[in-house]
Formats: sequence, C-alpha cells, structure tokens
Amino acid sequence: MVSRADAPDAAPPVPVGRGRRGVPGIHDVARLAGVSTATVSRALRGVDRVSAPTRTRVLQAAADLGYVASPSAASLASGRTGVVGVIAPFLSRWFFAHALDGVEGRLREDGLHVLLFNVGTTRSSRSVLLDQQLLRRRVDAVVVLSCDLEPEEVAVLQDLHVPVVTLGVDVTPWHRVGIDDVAAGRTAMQHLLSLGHRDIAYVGGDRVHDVHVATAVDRRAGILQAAEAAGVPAPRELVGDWTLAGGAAAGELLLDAVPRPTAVIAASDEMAVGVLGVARRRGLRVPEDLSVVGVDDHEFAGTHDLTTVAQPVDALGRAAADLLVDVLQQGVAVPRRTVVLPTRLVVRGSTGSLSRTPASPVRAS
Amino acid sequence: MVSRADAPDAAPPVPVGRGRRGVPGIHDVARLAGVSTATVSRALRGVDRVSAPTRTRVLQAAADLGYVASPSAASLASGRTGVVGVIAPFLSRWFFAHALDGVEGRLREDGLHVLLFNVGTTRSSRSVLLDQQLLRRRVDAVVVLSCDLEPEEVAVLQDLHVPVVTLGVDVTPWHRVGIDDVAAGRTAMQHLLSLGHRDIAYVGGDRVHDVHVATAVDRRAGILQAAEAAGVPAPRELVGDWTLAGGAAAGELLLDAVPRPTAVIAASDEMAVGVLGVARRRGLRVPEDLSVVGVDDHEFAGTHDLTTVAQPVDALGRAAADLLVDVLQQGVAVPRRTVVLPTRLVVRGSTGSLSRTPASPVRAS
DNA sequence: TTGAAAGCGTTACCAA
DNA sequence: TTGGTAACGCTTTCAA
Repeated sequence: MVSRADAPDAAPPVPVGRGRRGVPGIHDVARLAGVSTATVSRALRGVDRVSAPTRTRVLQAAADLGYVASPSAASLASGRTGVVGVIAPFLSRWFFAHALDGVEGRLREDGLHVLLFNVGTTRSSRSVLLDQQLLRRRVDAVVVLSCDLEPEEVAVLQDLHVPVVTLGVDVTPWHRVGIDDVAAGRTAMQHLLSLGHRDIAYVGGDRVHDVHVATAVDRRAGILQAAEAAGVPAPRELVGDWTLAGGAAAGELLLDAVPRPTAVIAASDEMAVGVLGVARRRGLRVPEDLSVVGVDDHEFAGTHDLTTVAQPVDALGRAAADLLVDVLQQGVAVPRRTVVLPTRLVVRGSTGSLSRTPASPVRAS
Repeated sequence: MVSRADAPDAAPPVPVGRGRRGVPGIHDVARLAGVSTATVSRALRGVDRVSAPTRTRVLQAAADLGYVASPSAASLASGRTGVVGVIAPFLSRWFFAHALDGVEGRLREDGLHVLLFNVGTTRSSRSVLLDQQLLRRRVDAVVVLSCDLEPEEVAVLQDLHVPVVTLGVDVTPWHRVGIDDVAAGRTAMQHLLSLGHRDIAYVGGDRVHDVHVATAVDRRAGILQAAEAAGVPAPRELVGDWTLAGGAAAGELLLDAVPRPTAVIAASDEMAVGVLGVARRRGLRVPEDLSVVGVDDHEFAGTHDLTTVAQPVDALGRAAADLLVDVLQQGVAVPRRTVVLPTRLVVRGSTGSLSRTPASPVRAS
C-alpha cells in the first residue's frame, strides 16, 4: 500500500540522540555512554585496550541507539573498506556460480563483503577492468575466478596494491587456489585406458578465444602423459568452448570421423553432455559404442549418467577466501601461496569396456 | 616470482603531484589544472555548469595523473555510494545465477556496483540480514532475488530508506519484476490438456520451508484454473524443493501411485528432470507412458528433451536493474511499479498424446 | 585506559 | 562559471 517514497527524508521531529540524517552517529553513542568518540570507536571494533565496564557501557549504548558505523567514514579514516572484489568472466556458468558461492560464504564469516565484477569475455566488456579504475580504493583485496588476464589487466590489478588470489588460473605474482588439472586429465585418461580404450579423443578449450586457456591445456597434458605411459597414440583434440553447444559441435565432428574414436574426454561436463546428446541422436549406444568422460561433476552429470572427474568448486571458493582472509590478517608481506585441492573420479554409466560388437544389443533399452 | 608483498607501501620518493598515500588526490588535479577542487569535482562528474575549456583542462590533468576519486570520500560527502545490494537465498542455482548476471550487467552500464548478499535459507544464515546492519549506508538501493522475507527482514530493509526492487517475489511496498506465474501454470496445464491428459500431477514447492512459496502457489493456481475450465479434476500435488533431488523424491511417490498420473508438471526444470530420471529408472517411456513439463528452460532442458514454460531470467534481471536505475534517477518519490515479462511454451519430446497402449513399442529407442 | 583533535578526500553550499 | 570552505562521520595519533 504505502510506497516507500511516501516517507522521504522527512523523518519525524528528530528523536533524541540522532544525527542530522536521522541516523545515530558515533557522537550520539559517546554521549549516551558518557565517553569520548575515540573510546566508542575502540570499544565497538573490539580492538585496543578498553576496560570491560566501559566496553559494556558503549556496547549497550550502541545497541540502544541501533548505531552502525558509516562504512564510508570508516574507510576514509582507516583506509580499509572491508570489501573484496571478485572478478569473473561469467556468473551463470556452473563453475563460476559455485566458486562465487564458496567465496562469498567464507568471506561473510569474517564480515567481509563481496563486490562483483563480471568482466565478460569480449574485449569491450573486458575494458571495464582497464578504462575506469573501478576497483581503486574500493576493495581491500581481489579474487580472480578462472579468468586469463591480459598483461595490462594484471598491471592494473597490481597497481591496486592489494592482495590478489586467483582461483583456477595461475598468474605468477598472485596467490593461487585450484586443482591439479594435469592430474585431472591423467585420471580421466587412465580410466578409459583401463577399460581397454585406445582410440580416444579430447574436447578441450579454444586456444585463442578461451578465457582460461591453461585449464584445457593442462588437462590435455595429463591425458598425453597417460597415453605415453600406456604406449597409446596421442588423442586427437577438438576445440570446444566449455559449453553444451560447444561440446555438441565438437561431438558432431568427432562422431563423423572415420575411424570413430571409442571414447571421448571433455574438459567440462557441459561439453561432455553435448557429446552425449550427439551420440544419442546418432543412435550410438553409450557406453557400448562410445564412452564419455567429463570434468566437474556438475549436478546434471548424474542425470546424464556421466562419468566424470569431480572437482570441489565450492570448496575451492572457500579455500580462496580462506587464504585471502589469512593474508589480510597477516598484514603486508606474505610470500606467494598455492593451495591445491584433490579431484576424484566418479564412475557412472557413460564409460564401459570397449565392445567389439558394435551392432549387438548388449544393453536392453 | 616477485611477491606483491615485496613492494609494500614503500613507493619510490613520491613523484610530483601525488597525495601522501602515493595516490593522486583531487588537490593534485586542481593544482595541475589551475582550478579549485570544487571545479575539478564538478568537471569530473560531468554535472553542473563548467565551461568546456575548463572541463577539458581538468579531464586532461586527471588523465595525466591517473586520478580516481576516492569512493569513500565521495560517499561520505555526497551520501551516495554507487553500490546496489543484491540479496539472494542461493547463488549457484540456475535461476539466481542468471538473474544475478542480468542485474549485474545492467547496473554496470550505469556505473553502479553490485554488493552481494547470499543470505541462505536457514534461520541462522538469514540472521545476517537482521543482526548486523550490513547494508546500512553501504548501498543506494537493494534488489531482492526471489526470496520470501520475514516481516522483520522487510522492516530492516525498509529502515534503510533506499529503493528496493524484488525479482520473482511480491512484497507489497516494493517495486516488482517477474513473470505471471499463474499464466505459466495455466500454459503448462493447457498444453497437457490439449494432448488429452486428464490425470495430471503437480510437483510444487514446500509450503513451509520454501524460500519462495508464492511462486509455486501461483503456478498451481494457474493449473487449477485450466483444470477447472476443462472440467478436469484438480491435479494432486506433491511437495518439491525446486532441486533435482526434490523432483526425484516427488517422482518416486508419484510414479508408484495407483493409478499413476499420465502427466506431471513440475514447478522447475530441475525438478522435472528429477522426475524424468525416476521415470527412466522405472522403465517408463516418455512421453508414451508419461509426459513431463517443467518451468524455466534451463540449459539442460534441451539435453533432456524437456517441454517447458520458458522464463527469461536474464531479461528479468536486466529489467529489475533497469527499473532500479530509473527510480534512482527520479529522486525520491516514485510510486510502486511492476514489470511483468512474458513466458513462452517450449514444446520438446517429453510431452505427447496420451497413449492407451502402455506396452506397445510406439517409439523406437 | 581515556580524551582531544587532526586528519581522511571528497561534495555541496554560498559568494563572488 | 568559479572558488572558498564547511561539512561528511569516522579512525588514529599523541597526551594525559
């Protein structure tokens, strides 16, 4: 009924003990508690030496007044903002949404806020990071979510002179949290090799337009390692873009090839599902005619019965935030740190032993 | 190699024209441009009357110095923060991730920042919203993403005295963006009725623990409308929780029922896919033995060949931000506004005519 | 342990 | 159109 706008700044005749903007200020608390503003500041932040009784009195006064310190004023005076900038190339993709969730949850535990920067993937959208100094003096630290940055972008962030933690990418000067992508690729490959597959294809990322090239490259390196160790020829590689559609496009090429590979590793579950879709449309049986492995353990991996190398994305997010909180508490000089979380092979129905009887109805459908 | 921490505050001998913290301040720009700080402030913000030559000079000086106004100082002086708080019960679920994406993208176009508040769903996590006044003076406005709020939570937000826009829920005093959930339910139901289905079940939300009760209730209302209009008995309703697992749980109950319904409407695609999974495990053919409709048009709806009522979530997010930007520009008094975006039936393979020959192989698999 | 007062770096009002 | 200057509301140093 009542529109908020109905009651603008026109607060009632200014209650006792309220600053001019209708909100109590530190002076009001000081007056009520019978101490100086300096003491209020100290007591409220829990730092410094304040006697127990004084602190109690201040806390009570603040509570009575419903006092909350002005973030702007506090930042201006202290130089700290209590805000962490999170930079991501996407928000709605599985990996990023979950990573963000983890980061936000952990930071909140320490009273830190998250300021979101979806920088996108195109040059123009990315200029956000460069053109304006959006982050300057606005954040105490930065988390970069799996996003390759141009040298100038790195320079801009460096220029902020705040700690930076990367998640899923490796940028030399910064702290890093991630999985062992080489091991992830190796795990997937070894699984297929153990099932007897020899002609295996890899759907990776796009080396040119990708926003996190190293991820796909590292996973491929692991695949090659395993192939080499098993004396199997290097898998052919197709370009994907991490999405369902990209996986499907790669799948089209792959399943038309002669000879058709007997197994496919995709660098993400979304691409793997794309491949599965094409296989189904082609009338191929999975896993009799084709085995498929993904990476992620996306929630829809289960519904597609997809074997995958699971990565703990929420935990990665928390770990990144953990690291950041720690670095922030340490003060200035903290040597570069790296946190690597383990992956785990989740075997489902999309992978199976190589069947040499392509047409036989091995599986009742 | 070089840890960021290696070069702390110890900047080189302070270059000419730099404030004490090593970053140029408005005074440095004023000096370089030969004007007052007041003029610099006006010129840089593009507001007020500043002569063209003066403005040019100031802009040049600012650019030369790489000057960026301190957000804290600006907020303190102006009372505006340029930040919008976004409140959500989840970050990683499809709907929320996409809505957030839309909101962020649109706000960025107007230079507004997004401060994220994942308030969760449990009482304790939700207390975030209440206990501390996290938002006070930190944001110029708030967007609430599909989240039912307790009266006290509404009061806290009201107390902020900033514009609030809700997305996907309807909280009386606030602006609202969403779809017509009643129509969405009706559309799904009419589709099934037109295919000859009469025994239809609905998997909705949990009326008690749900974080957006009205959504499921409204969709059900639309279903009932359509049922009534067609002279068909009201569908039985099962409780879901919007997730895959919840849909699967409801599906178990539903597909064990005697008689088994011939069609299911789920209030979200994730739940619909959960039902499909159970159907598959039960050996039921879709759509010969069971038709399933969802709501959302989740990216995995396609891979599961799911018929669904699509809602434009990114667009909803943009619309919410649009509305907010407009309200913010209007100044104080803006009567409550509502924006409703259309949904669209997307027919895929999970729905079909009612088949009275349960065992016949109607469909080659 | 506490208080006084000097910033922090802008914006906005009022004069010029 | 421009400049001077008083806020803005804290934190922090220095003394007491």
